[in-house]
Amino acid sequence: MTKIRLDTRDAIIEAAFLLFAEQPTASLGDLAKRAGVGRATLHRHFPGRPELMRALAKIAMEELDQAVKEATADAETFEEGFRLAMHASVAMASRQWFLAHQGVDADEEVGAIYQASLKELREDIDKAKDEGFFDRSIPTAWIAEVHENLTFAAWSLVRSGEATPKQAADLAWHTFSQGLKGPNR
Amino acid sequence: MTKIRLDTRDAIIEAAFLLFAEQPTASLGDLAKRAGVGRATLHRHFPGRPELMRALAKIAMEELDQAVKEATADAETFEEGFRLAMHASVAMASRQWFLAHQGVDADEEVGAIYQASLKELREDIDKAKDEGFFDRSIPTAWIAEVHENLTFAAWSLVRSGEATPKQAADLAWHTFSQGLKGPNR
DNA sequence: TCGTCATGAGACACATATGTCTCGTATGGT
DNA sequence: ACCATACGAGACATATGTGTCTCATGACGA
Repeated sequence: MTKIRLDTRDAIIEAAFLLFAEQPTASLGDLAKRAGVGRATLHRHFPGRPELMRALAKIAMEELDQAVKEATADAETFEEGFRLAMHASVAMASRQWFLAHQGVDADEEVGAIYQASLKELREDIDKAKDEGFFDRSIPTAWIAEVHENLTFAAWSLVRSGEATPKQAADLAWHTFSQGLKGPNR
Repeated sequence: MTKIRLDTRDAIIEAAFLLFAEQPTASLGDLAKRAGVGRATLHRHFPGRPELMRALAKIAMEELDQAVKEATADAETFEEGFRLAMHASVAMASRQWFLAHQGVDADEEVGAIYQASLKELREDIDKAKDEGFFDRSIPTAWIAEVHENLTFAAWSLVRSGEATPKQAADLAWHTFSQGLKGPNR
């Protein structure tokens, strides 16, 4: 017995991440069109705009978190961990973009969780500093910013068709690791 | 005889760049409040939302272009040129953000000009590659993306209060130059 | 001091986006 | 083949944002 078609829901979600990244002011009608779905159907899945945004924030957080955790599960060094996290982040860049730019607005709780994950990142950066992976004279906050924004840069490159996700992630990793290099490298 | 107060107009423009960067869906009422002006006054300066966005796009393009041109006027090497351009870009980051994320939408013509300026940037990057400043194996498109996104990273750091514009720009420059380093450095 | 004019506040009409509903259709499970 | 139900299309009411107008106020220059 088929309840709500998962295909439809997924199509809406995927279209939403891409559309709202391109046009944050897009209407629900625009979204329905982009998802190839009727406007009424959109409301069957998500009662209203706030609920949709909250759901997107939650989904984005879960998927991003899981992707990074899975990717870095068997990393033995901070270097390997950051490299794998970068690849996972690029693959989930649409989610991270949403969280960074609509997250707090959409759902305060998810926004707080995202902030907490950024804090974790900064703690890992500090530990990596201890191992000489990052230059101590470079502020941790800057390294975190670079990590996030190079992810977006890679995503942009992918969307423009000038690189595959893997190629873009490799470039991001190269720039990240070389651009913030510490004494032990 | 005082015509339209430039103070008011400038307050609106400045508030608009900051507000629309934080909340792209903000209403004109929100903008008026943020700028500390009445909603009617906003309409006296800019007839409607599309006109406001067009004006912002035009202003952003002019100010960014002039700032970069002035800063790099007496640069003798590509290295110095890129470094000065980075500082100028960070100072004008709110303008660059608007152009990158609302520019085409706001005004097709300005959008085209912005794209042209990015093309110029890529040409300069290619020339700098010839001098060994950038690694030849790194795609020019990636270097351009990094330039833009490190600017945003620096702006973010400034807004969070964790660095002054100068400090942030220095960090961005360091990461940019080290992260994309060519054989001659 | 006086007059001009930009402004803020608020009322108003209008446009667009949002949310609900109905109905006919198609799809998938039984 | 039958039935349940998710769906698209479209009509409709409502909410929110947008744009216009009026009027009182205050600042500035003459």
